[in-house]
Amino acid sequence: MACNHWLMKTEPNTYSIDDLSNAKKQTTCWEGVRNYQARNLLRDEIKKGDRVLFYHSACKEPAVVGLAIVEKEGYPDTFAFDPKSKYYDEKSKPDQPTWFMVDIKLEKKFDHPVTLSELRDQASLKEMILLQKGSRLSVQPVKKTEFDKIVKLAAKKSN
DNA sequence: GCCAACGTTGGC
DNA sequence: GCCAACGTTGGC
Repeated sequence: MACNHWLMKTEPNTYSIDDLSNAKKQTTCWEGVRNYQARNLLRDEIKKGDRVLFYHSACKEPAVVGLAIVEKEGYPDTFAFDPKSKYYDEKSKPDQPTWFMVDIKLEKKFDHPVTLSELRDQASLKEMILLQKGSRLSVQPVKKTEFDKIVKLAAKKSN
């Protein structure tokens, strides 16, 4: 089965692509998603081997900064069980977890990130969820054509 | 820092 | 079930 494509947002102040690059095995769990629509994707849709656009949000220059691959499919977000975690949710129980996460592994950090404004310049990317007004979904599906286009834009900038 | 848009909460 | 109030996201 063909892999699917996703975009995951992170605030670089909290967790950046350099953090992922420096992580053990360049792999991390993607904890802390507390939105039901995104949860459903993490729990049900995102599969091992799927490809991910790694996006920096709420920063000086919002951009797709690299690529990652799903290493481990949806499993309970254990941070929700830890009262000391900022992601603690008393309503989520280990025997019936509310929140889920996946593990992702760095595939490539772009030499030249593809900025939000560059994405907006592309007619072929007009339908991306990321670019829709008011869209704030932190884990979102991306079409293969969109994914490939963005990879191509990043490669082009390296020339 | 501002503020529009969105999601959640909770009173009724 | 409605909807106002509130908290959060995230571009600018």
